[in-house]
Parts: sequence; structure tokens; C-alpha cells
Amino acid sequence: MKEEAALFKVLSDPTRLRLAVLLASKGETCVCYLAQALGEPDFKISRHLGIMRSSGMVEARREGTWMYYKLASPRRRLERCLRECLKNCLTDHAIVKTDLKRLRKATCAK
Amino acid sequence: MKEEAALFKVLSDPTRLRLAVLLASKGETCVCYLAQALGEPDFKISRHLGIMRSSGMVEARREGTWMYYKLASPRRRLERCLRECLKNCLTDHAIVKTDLKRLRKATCAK
DNA sequence: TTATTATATGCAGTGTTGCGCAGATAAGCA
DNA sequence: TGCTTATCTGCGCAACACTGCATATAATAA
Repeated sequence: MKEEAALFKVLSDPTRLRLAVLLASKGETCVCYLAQALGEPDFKISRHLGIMRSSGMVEARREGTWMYYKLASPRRRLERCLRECLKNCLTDHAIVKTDLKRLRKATCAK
Repeated sequence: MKEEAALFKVLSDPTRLRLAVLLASKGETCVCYLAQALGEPDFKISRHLGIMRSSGMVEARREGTWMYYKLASPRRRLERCLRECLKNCLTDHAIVKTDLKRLRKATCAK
């Protein structure tokens, strides 16, 4: 049960939860865009993405200087179910809406 | 988003996750039965139930010396969705099966 | 080479978490 | 009243988690 609990633990931090919802809704996105979307320093975003990555929830791809992150395809049934939760229940959350708005305006030349 | 993350946090501990699945599957149950089902000391179970209770995930009812706990009825959509996850994805987990087996054999005269 | 941009990481401080034990409380019964 | 059972809680400890800052790495271009 430890592994299942670990899935919940990854989502138990507000920053990571916002990132997960954003990635679930927008697909592959690069770190600097995510940092602007959340209005948080990029080293913080990078840290949390690292945590999500080492848990297997997220995959990364380098393209030049940029790193693109996306949700990994679910392995267990629980992962698929949780992702549905994110999409169905959190996409219209107030904070997510403003995150998405800022994401749309984001540029890579900070 | 903090409140939503808190929901995941409650389920991010293996003991609490097992308790939640058990309560989702069996309904109202008293502490000593839950302790026997999980094979853990009752003060530990009581602690975790207390955490689940103060988060609003669980409700308690006293009957004489016994305390009966059950899942509270979900308030937000996310809570309902998460409960579905527990029922659909974790009820047939190996540990839950043995928990349920021990729960069936549990008695209150320790 | 150096400079620039994007991303990651080591470190230290602070706070939080889960645990076991011992003891406290609460209810029921003799 | 005292005794038993069931449940809860205060304490100390060890482990862990989140943050900000500074620095390191990685890739690209001049």
C-alpha cells in the first residue's frame, strides 16, 4: 500500500497539485512557462517537477536549453483514476483558471 | 488549492489509506475492529482516525465504550471522485483483502 | 573562448510527520 | 466506590519535507 499512498503524497502539495492539473489540461509544457503560470520562482518549480518525475508521475524531454514536462501515461488503474479526478474536479478551480490565463500569456524571454 | 491538497495528504499515509478503503467498503466500524483488521496497535489507529476526523473525511459516533467511525458524506466533487477511486481501484488490493479477512474474524474481547 | 539563457541542485534553516510509550479519559459494571 | 475495557492524548525522538539563496550544469550562440 506504500506505493499507492506515495501517489497521493505527490499530489498532497499545492504547488505539485497545480502543476499536475496544468499538465493534465495543457499537455507537454516547458519549465519557464510553468513557472510563469504559477507565479513562482523557477527553481521551486524545477524542484517539484523533479519530485514528480522521480515518482514516475511525469516525464521530461530536453529540447535545447528547454525542458518539457508532461504527465506520464498511467500504469495502474489508480493512476488513471486519479488523473480523471484532476481533470474533472480541478480544472475549473479558481487558481487553476488564473494559472491557465498566465500560462497563455507566458513567454520564454523572461 | 491548499484544501484540495490537504485531501490528498490525508490519504498519503498507508495506514490512513487502508482505513479509508476499509471504511469505504464496510461502512461504520469500531476502533478495536479496525485495529485488529490492520494488525496495528489501537493507539496508532486512533491517532490516524483522529487526523482523518479533523480533516472532515470521517465521522465518529460513540456507543458506550466503543467509538464507531465512518466516512463522512462528501461535500465537494473532488471528495466524491476520490472515494470512487478508493472503491474502484483499491478494494481488491492484496493488503486490503487480508485486512478485510481479519476484520471478519475480529472480536471486541481482545 | 566567453556570455547568455534555461534548468537543476547543495545547503541550511525551519517546520511537519509518524512512531512508541506511558498515562489520561470515558463508559459500564460490580 | 473501585475495577475493567475501550479509546484518546502528551511527550520525546528521529526522519522527512518545503523554502530561499547561491551556485552548478547544460546547451546555444557570438
